[in-house]
Amino acid sequence: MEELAKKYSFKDIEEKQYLGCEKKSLFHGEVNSAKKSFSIVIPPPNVTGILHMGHALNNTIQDILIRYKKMAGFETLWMPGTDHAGIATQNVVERKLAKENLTRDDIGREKFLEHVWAWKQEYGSTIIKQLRSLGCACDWQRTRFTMDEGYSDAVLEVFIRLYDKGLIYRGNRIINWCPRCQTALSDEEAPHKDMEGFLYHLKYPLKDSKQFLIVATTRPETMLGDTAVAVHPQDERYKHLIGKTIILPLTQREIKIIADDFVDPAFGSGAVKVTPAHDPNDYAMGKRHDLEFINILHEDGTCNENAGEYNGRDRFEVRQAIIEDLKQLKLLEKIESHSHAVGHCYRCHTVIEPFYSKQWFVKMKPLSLPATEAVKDGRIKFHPDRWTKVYLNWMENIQDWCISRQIWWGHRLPVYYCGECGEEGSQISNDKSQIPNKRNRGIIVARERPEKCPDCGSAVIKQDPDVLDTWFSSWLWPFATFGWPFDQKTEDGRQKTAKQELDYFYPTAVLVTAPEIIFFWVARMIMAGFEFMQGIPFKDIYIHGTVRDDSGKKMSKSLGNSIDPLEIIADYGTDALRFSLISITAMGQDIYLAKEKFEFGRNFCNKIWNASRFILMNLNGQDVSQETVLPKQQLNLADAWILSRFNSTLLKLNNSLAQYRLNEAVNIVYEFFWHQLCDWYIEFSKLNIEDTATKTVLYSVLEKSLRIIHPFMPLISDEIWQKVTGNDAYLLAQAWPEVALDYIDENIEKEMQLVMDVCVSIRNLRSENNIKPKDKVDIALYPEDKAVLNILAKNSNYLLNLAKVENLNFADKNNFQTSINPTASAAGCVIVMSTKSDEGFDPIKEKEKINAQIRELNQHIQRKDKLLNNANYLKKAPADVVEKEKQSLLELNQEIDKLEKIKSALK
RNA sequence: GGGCGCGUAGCACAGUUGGUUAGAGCAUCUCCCUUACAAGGAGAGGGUCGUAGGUUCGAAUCCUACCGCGCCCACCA
Repeated sequence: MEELAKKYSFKDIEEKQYLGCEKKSLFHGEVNSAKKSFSIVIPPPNVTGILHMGHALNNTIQDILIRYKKMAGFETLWMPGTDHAGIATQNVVERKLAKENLTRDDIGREKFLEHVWAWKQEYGSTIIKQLRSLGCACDWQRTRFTMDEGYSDAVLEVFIRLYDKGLIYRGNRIINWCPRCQTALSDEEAPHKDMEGFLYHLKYPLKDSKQFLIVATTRPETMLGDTAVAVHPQDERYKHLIGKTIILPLTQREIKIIADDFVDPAFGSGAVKVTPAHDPNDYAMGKRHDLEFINILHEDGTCNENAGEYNGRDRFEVRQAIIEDLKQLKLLEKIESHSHAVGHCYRCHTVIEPFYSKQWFVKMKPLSLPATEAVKDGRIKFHPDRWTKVYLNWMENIQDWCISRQIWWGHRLPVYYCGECGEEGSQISNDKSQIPNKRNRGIIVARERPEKCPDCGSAVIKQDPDVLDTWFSSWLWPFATFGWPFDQKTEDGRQKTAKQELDYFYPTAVLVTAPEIIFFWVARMIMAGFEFMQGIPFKDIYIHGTVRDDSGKKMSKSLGNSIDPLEIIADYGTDALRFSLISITAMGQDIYLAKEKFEFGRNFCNKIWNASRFILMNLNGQDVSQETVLPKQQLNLADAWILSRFNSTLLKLNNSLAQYRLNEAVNIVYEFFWHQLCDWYIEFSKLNIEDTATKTVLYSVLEKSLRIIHPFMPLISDEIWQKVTGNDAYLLAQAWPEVALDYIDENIEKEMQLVMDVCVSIRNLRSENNIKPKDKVDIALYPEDKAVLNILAKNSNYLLNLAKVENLNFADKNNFQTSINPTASAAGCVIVMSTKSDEGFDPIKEKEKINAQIRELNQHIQRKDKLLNNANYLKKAPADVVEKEKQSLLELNQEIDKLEKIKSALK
C-alpha cells in the first residue's frame, strides 16, 4: 500500500495509466464462447480530422459503454478506424499543392495519388493518437482504414453484386454539381440553406407580336438554356398562347409555350421558363415534352459556348450581366426580394448547380424495405426514440443514390469500357422503373481489368475515371472491418479467424453517433447490413446531441468558437474533460459548452483523490483488503448506512446505464461519492477509525466506488485503485460490483437521516447565531418520542463531533424550558442551544423567524386540508398517496406545535 | 410547406411513466486555511417551471392555441 501524493496531478498519471492498461491487451477483444459479446464500431473519423468536441463527446460515450460492459462480464470489442473522406482529403492535398503552385492536373492522377498517400502516412493517424489521449479503450491492433486493401475488396465486391443484381445503373440525370470541387454530389451532400435572394421577372417577347410573356426566376442566367416556357393548361390568362412561339431574348432562339400541370398559376406570373439541363423540375418537364437539353455551364461554373457572348464568365457574374442587358432592352419587368433554399456543397459550401450529367446510381427502394421494417418492428431502436420518425420518413421517400464522383481519391469504379463498342452505345435509359439486369454492351464490371472486350474482342479497354462516394465504402463498416468478404477458395487460417470473429461480434450492440449522419451513414449501414449480411448491423442507435458554444451556435473551426478538447485535456486532464462533458449531456439534447464547465470535472477528480488519500492514510498500513465486511446487524449505524447507500446507488446506476442515461449515471456516482461518502460517511468514520470493521467498510466502499467511477474516469480510478489495493492490475479486468440487496435497508437510512438532520439543524443554529466554527455549544434535545430519543442517544457521538457540541442533554419534550437561548426544530425533535454567552442572540428576531416558518407551514397545511376534504380526491387517488398526504399533514401540525412551544418559551 | 427540439433560480441545465414543500452545478452573500481536500468545509438568499386555455382529485410533466429561440426535411420557378 502506497501513499497518494498530497496534490493530485493528472499529468503524472493519465498517460501512464492509459499506456499501462493498453500494454496488458485489455482493449483487445477476441472470440470467447464463454462470454456474450458486446461490440461497437467507431464512427470512423475523417482521416483529415483533428479531434474536436463532437468527437470527444461521441467517443467518451462509446468508451463508457465499452468499459462498463467489459467489467460487467461481456467480451467487448471497440473497432477503431478512419475514413478516407474522398472529397475532404482531396481538397486538403490540393490546397497543399496549391502552395507550390501546382494543381492535380499538372501532376496527373498517379502522382497526385502518391501525394495523397504520402499525406495520409504522415498525418492520417493524428486523430487516432488524439483518441488515445481521450482514454478510449479501442482495440487498436484492429484499426482499419476504408482504403485498406481488404476493405477495398469489400467495396468492389459490393459494387459488383449490386450491379449484377441490377441495383446499380448508369444514367443521365440532373445531379448536384459542385463547381469548386468539380464533382457530382448525392442529394445528402448538397444541403439546402435558406438564402435571401431575388425573384427576377423577365419579359419574353412573343414571336410576331408586340406582346410579352412574363416569367419569374431566381436564376436568370439559366435563361440561356431555356427550351420552353410552361403555363398551366387550365390557366385562362395563357390558354390561348399554348403552342405559340417565343423569341428568347439575348440568344434569339425560338422556343415554344407548352402546357404542364406542374405549373402553379398562383406563383409569380404563372408562366415558367423551362431549363431542362439545369433544374430538376424542368428536367422532368423536358422529358415529358421531349424538349432539347442545353447545358450552358462548364464544370467549373463558368458559362460555356452555348452561352454565346457570355461564354467563359462565371455564372454569378453572368447573372448580373444578363440583368443589366435585359434592363437595357427593357425586358426586365421587376425584381422582388425573395428568400429561398439553395443547395450548398457540404464540403466547401459553394452554391451547387443542378447539372444534367451521366453518373452511376444505386437503386435504393429495394434496399430500403427490410431496413424500414427492422426499425418499425423494433429490431433496431433509436435512442432517443424521436429519431425513428426522422429515419422512417427519409426511408419511405428514398431516392436513388448518385455514387460516382469526379475526383481521384477513393475507390475507383470497377467499370471498364470497350473503346470500340462501349461507352456511347451503352447508355441506359433511366426513366424506366425496370432495372436492366442484362449487361450492357461494351461495359464490363469486374474486379480486374479485362484483357479484351467480351462483346467485340477489342483490346482497347478504359477504366471509368470516377471514384465512389466515400459513403459507399463506409456503409459497409460494421462488417467490412472484420475482413468481409471471405474468399472461400483461398480461405486460410487468418480468414477463418476473421469469419469467426464476424460471426461472434456481429451484429454490433450499439451505434453511437450524431444526428447529422443518420441519412449519410446510419440508414445506409442498415440497408447494407440486410443486403450483404442478411441482418441488422446493430441493435441500438444512440443519437447524441450537437456540441454548441454557450450562445447556442454549433461549434466549428470556421466560426472560431470551438473549444479544443486537447487544450482542455492539457489544462484539466482527460478524466475531467470526460466527466464534465458527460455530466451535461442529457440524452439526445444538444450541449452548450463553456470552458468553465470543465472545472466541475477537475474539482471532482480532486475530491476523489483527496478522499482516497484520507482513507489510505487512515488505514494506517493495516491491510483490510482480505477482511470480510460484517453483516449489517453487527455494524455501527454509519457503516451500515454507507453500505446501504452504496448498494442503492449501484442499483440506480445500473438502471441508468442500461437506458443509456449517461448524464444521470455519472451524476448518481458524483452525488454518492461527494455528498454521501465524503460529506458524511468519512466524517462519521473518523470517530470509529480504530475499528477494523469500520476500516473494512471504508476500504470496501472506496474500492467499489473506484470500480463504478472507472468507466467515466478511467485513468484516475486506475491510479488510485492500484495504490489502494496494492495490486498492479487494471480496473478493466475487474468485475463490476454486484448489488448486495441485503445491505439495502430503509430503516438504517432513515435513522441516519434523522441524525444528519439534527446535525444540520444544530449547524444552522450555530451559523445563524454567529458561533465561531471552533467554539463548542451545549445542546438540549427534546425528542418527540422514545424511538427518536433512542436513536439520537445511541448516536450522540456523531452530533458531538460533527456539530461541535460540548454537552448534549436529552429531556422530555413536554417539559422544556429555555431562557434566551436559540432554538430550532428538526424532524423528530426540538433543539435548544445554549451558548457560552448570549452575544449575538436577538429573541425578537428569533420570534420573527419562527413566525415566518409557521406561516409557511400553515400554507401547506391549508392546501393539504383542502385536498383531504375533497371527496373526489379521496375517492380517486390511490390509497397510498392519500395515506402519505395524511401523514404529511400530521407532521406539519406537529411541526407547528413545536415551533409554537419554542416561541412561547422564548422571552 | 411539413417535421423535430428547447423556453424551469442571475447564468447555463436535470427533472424516467402526472403524486409529499420543483433539484444539484456556477455565480452571489456570511463564517472558516477545523490534522483528506481553499480545486475545500459549514451555512444563506434566489423559481407564480414562456403565455393563455383545457383534461384531471392532482400538471413543470398530458392536450390545444399562441409567443420566442434553434435544428432537420421538401422540386413552387
